[in-house]
Amino acid sequence: MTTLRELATHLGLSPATVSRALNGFPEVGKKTRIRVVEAAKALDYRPNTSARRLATGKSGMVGIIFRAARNLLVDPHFVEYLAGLSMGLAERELDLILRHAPPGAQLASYQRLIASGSIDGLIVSAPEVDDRRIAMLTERNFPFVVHGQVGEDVAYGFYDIDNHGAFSRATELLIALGHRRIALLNGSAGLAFAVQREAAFRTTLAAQGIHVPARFVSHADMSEDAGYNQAAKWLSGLHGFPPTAFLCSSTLMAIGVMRAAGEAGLEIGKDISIIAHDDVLPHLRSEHFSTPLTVTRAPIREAGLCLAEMIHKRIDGAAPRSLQRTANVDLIVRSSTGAAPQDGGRSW
Amino acid sequence: MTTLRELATHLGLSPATVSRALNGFPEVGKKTRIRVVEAAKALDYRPNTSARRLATGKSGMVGIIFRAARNLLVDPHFVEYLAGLSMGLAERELDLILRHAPPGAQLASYQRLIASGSIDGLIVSAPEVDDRRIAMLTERNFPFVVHGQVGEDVAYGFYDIDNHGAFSRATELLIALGHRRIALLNGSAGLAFAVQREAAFRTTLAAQGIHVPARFVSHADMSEDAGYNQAAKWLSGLHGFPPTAFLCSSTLMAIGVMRAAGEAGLEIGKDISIIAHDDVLPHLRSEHFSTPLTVTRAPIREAGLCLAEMIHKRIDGAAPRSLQRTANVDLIVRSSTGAAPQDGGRSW
DNA sequence: GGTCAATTTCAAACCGCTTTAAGTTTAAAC
DNA sequence: GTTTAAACTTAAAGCGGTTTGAAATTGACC
Repeated sequence: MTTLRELATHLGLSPATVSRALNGFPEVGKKTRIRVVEAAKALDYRPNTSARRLATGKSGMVGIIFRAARNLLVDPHFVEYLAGLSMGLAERELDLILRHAPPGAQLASYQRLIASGSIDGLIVSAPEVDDRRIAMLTERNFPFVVHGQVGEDVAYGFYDIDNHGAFSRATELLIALGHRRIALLNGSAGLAFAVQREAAFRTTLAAQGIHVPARFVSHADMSEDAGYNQAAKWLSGLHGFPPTAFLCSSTLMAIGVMRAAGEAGLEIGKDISIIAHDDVLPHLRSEHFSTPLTVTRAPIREAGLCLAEMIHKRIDGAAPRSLQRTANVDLIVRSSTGAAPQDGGRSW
Repeated sequence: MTTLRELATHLGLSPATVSRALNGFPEVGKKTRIRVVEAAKALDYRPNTSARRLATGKSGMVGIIFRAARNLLVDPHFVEYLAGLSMGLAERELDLILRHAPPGAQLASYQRLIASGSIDGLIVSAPEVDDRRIAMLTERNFPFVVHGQVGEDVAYGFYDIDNHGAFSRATELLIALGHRRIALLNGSAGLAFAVQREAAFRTTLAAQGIHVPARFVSHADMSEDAGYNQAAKWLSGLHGFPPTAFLCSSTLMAIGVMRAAGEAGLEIGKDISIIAHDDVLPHLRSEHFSTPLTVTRAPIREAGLCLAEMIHKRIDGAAPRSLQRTANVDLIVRSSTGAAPQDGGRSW
């Protein structure tokens, strides 16, 4: 562990000069700089981050809070998102510090993390409609960016996909195929993206004069189980005519719907249609499902990469409003969607 | 941002006393301690981690390197593992710092992370048979624990599941069901766990006098795609009689095998049998597959929780050899396994 | 009351780096 | 040969904690 002081003594220079030389300050002569840089390399000198941090007030670290209950499932999308994030940060010589906090202790965790002075910025994920974390961070004027857009005109940086466009187009496709009883399997109520998706869904149907019964919109965590349970309930027909088309907030839910449909003896793409939003989980490709799935598609890894860039700029003082991006979503039609059954599916 | 000095002034004490009081040193009077602790709470004082770190040499952070190539898939098990790890660390007031490094730059990344002085310990994942990271860390005497056992008698802490027991029992089950042409879809060659599993597989078959053709052991990343491709190749029969049973290193691979079997018109649990190792991905439950899957089961989240405890003890000076654990694996029989077809499956 | 030890508190040094303000050289200009 | 600006270099003061060694206080005991 070579220290700056040792290096300076070794070179016959003062620590100040060495520090300047290594950090690219202009006041250092060219020959001196070269000499210093080479000696540093030769002695394998690495500045101690804690010391630098203490002196500069910058930590070179970005925080993210891992929200999960001890016995609850972790969103598998998170790892892809994290992959993007950590790659993007690594490119910028930033480190990610990942701290776990149970759902109940979120706000306190954010505050502790900030107060400990170990991070320069925060990534906020899965915002809710009136997100207290965002309110708190805004008030403290602590640098942060959000994965998800919460309102129309917000004062902070964010990355989001075009949820409205995606779900409008998906709904339009189903309508065009003749479907009239369309159900939405949405994410948990209160999450910003779920609200956006539901609004797009309702608006599009309303524009065509199609009524949406309340029971055709469900909220749940985005798991295979939740998809199965909800679809099985609908398909049982116990609560009225089942939907002929299912719009799922995630491919995982779609897998559950497919399982329920299979058990009900229904053919996907013929008896019923399914569209899901595909965040692109590379190990679970919607084009390879037993019936290839029609999806709205936007790789979640991109979100991580983009947010990494944004938080970097934000820490460097960029105006939050210059760091806002809404990404396009592709609609990819495969065989899980087809014309609505002739009899409206009432014969099952 | 209250500092220690401010707090001390506020209390009319010296920083030294306040520091001692908060850190539980015995030289501080009881009333003084209470007074200090309460004032700290009132002023919402949090010691600056960088400063503490610089003074103590301890950072309160544990590092993990996220190995992923830009365009490669990320192992979905990683998020579950990470969940366990970050929960376990949070309980012990440790933070996790997650740094990305491409496969080619692993060793250098580990070295940089250590040299920067920002972590007290490291978690090493997915060890290979002769792992250079382990060699390097051992040589530097830097605290670390490994997810996976590399040899019989090693000098560092590790957590692993009983790969040998799991794959022996799974193989035995298939033999007992009458299968003789059994294939192993293993993880990538060179990974310690893959070596263990293959050894168990071969030993068990050899003990029964069953020969394993080389083509019945494949190595690949553990994805649905890889499972599908390999199974499709075998089932095509172009390279000899196909296996009647498949032993998969992961449920993801099993999904691929099931897809290939479906396309070949084979009934799972009757025409062919499948067993997979299930690390328990909560969003993808093997009991809910179209044919419920027979599995060897060990939640990977446990690994994270246990390793968190181990690295904590290791940093506190525990002897590495006292931190070694091999966890039991359950064999859960469901309907994807059945008696080998009467004709040995030669009729397809 | 004086002594001695135990208890409690403090001043100051230190961790390793950055940065300000000031000092010293060097080169150019007069 | 000064004068002056430009180019380098440095000493020293932080950053916010911890810790050592010494001093001040307290109380028990003779």
